[in-house]
Amino acid sequence: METNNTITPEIQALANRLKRGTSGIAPANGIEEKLLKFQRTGKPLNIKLGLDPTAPDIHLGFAVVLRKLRQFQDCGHQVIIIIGDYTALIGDPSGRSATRPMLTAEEINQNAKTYVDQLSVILDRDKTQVRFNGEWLGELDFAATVRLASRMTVAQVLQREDFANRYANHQPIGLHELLYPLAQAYDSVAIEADVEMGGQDQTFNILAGRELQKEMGKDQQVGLFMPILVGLDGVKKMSKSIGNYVGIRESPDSMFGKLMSISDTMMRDYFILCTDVPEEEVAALIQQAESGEVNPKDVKRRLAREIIAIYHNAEAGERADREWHRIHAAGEVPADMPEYALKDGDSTEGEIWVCRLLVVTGMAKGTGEARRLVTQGGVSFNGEKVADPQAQYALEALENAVLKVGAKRYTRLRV
RNA sequence: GGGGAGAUUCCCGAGUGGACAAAGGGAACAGACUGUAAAUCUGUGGCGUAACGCUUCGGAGGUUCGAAUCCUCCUCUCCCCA
Repeated sequence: METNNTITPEIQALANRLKRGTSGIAPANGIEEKLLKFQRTGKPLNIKLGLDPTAPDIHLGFAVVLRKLRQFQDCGHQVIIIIGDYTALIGDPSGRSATRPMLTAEEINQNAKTYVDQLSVILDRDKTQVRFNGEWLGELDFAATVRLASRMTVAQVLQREDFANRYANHQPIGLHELLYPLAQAYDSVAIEADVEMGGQDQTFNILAGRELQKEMGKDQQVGLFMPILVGLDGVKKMSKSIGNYVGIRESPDSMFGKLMSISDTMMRDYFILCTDVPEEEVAALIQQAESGEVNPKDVKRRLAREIIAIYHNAEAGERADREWHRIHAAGEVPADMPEYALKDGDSTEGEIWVCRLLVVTGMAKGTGEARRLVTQGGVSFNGEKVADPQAQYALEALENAVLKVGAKRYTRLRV
């Protein structure tokens, strides 16, 4: 090994910081090597992240990857966001087999703009470049596409978990979907990516990028994988469509409430992936929670405050904590809650039926559900449990009244 | 191109003429217990002021007193062979 290729303690320390929370790196010593390359050439590394131009929704799960990118930027590197306007023609085959609606150019542009807007909450805009992959994919003619496709085998593509599962379960797989990893791999070739970031579920795509770069005589990128942040339900990947997410622009109170509802076993991952609390400290906190030395609830409060401090500020975290205790320990009603202004058609002869009230406020999907909620004792009106599903309320009694369903859903009424 | 299997409620999956708004499981929701955690237990299960009411079982027609179940055509998927 040449002298200027030696991994100094400084480089190792930096690499270790960049590796925090990652679930995999391909190849294992890739980060160190790329850092050496940077040292040698002085040229910032190209850190790639590919995005689907679907409606942006930045939540903690997505932020895991973005925060990692930010770390690279802070070390002087260049982030290249690739908006997959062309790959959107295919639609990432991950997840369901339902065909995705085609997006128009305007929609894609609009979404891209929104993305950049939201990304800048976490990323350093000056070190973020946004490219559309139609720029190069759009240039490929059929012959070039075929040549490209010849570099990968069906067996390789079928290794990918999504495909393998769908194949095993007799689910349809469109031929064009097989091209997705290839198209994404070509992005890496086109921008000469040094590192490609992605969730664990992008493993195949990212490795395909490495393969293709090698095939085409380019420097191979390093794949840096982040674990998939499990959503609030504790089972599935955090995503907006499932609804098990915490949006990075949510109010402190909302974030706090949601974070307090995660299971204890998820705390460690959330600490590591969503906060900057040092790893040793996280380990200590978790250990204390597990041994019963500290009430796990208090560790979770800390977690919630840490996260709120990132997206709002520390003070907001404290406030949310106090508010949460006021509501849950003291049983008081929250300061903020959705409001519903009654409309003309909602009442009859100055009175409104509870079940109807639940339906119009959106707290129950239908009368049947509303009836059930009341019968089961899940509904209270101004703090008093509603026992009778036939109960009627006079309009005058409704102004400013608080309707509560279940443990945590409130609506304030307006007449 | 030939042969076979299939499409059921949020998901998986039973159901082959009436007892089916449709088994069972999962998810979800509510209650109890808690720390708005986990686990456990109980309850709910389309809509509907609830009614022997209305609309559901890929789509459109048909047979029948009666269809998720039978017939015809259509759409989509999977498997095997070529």
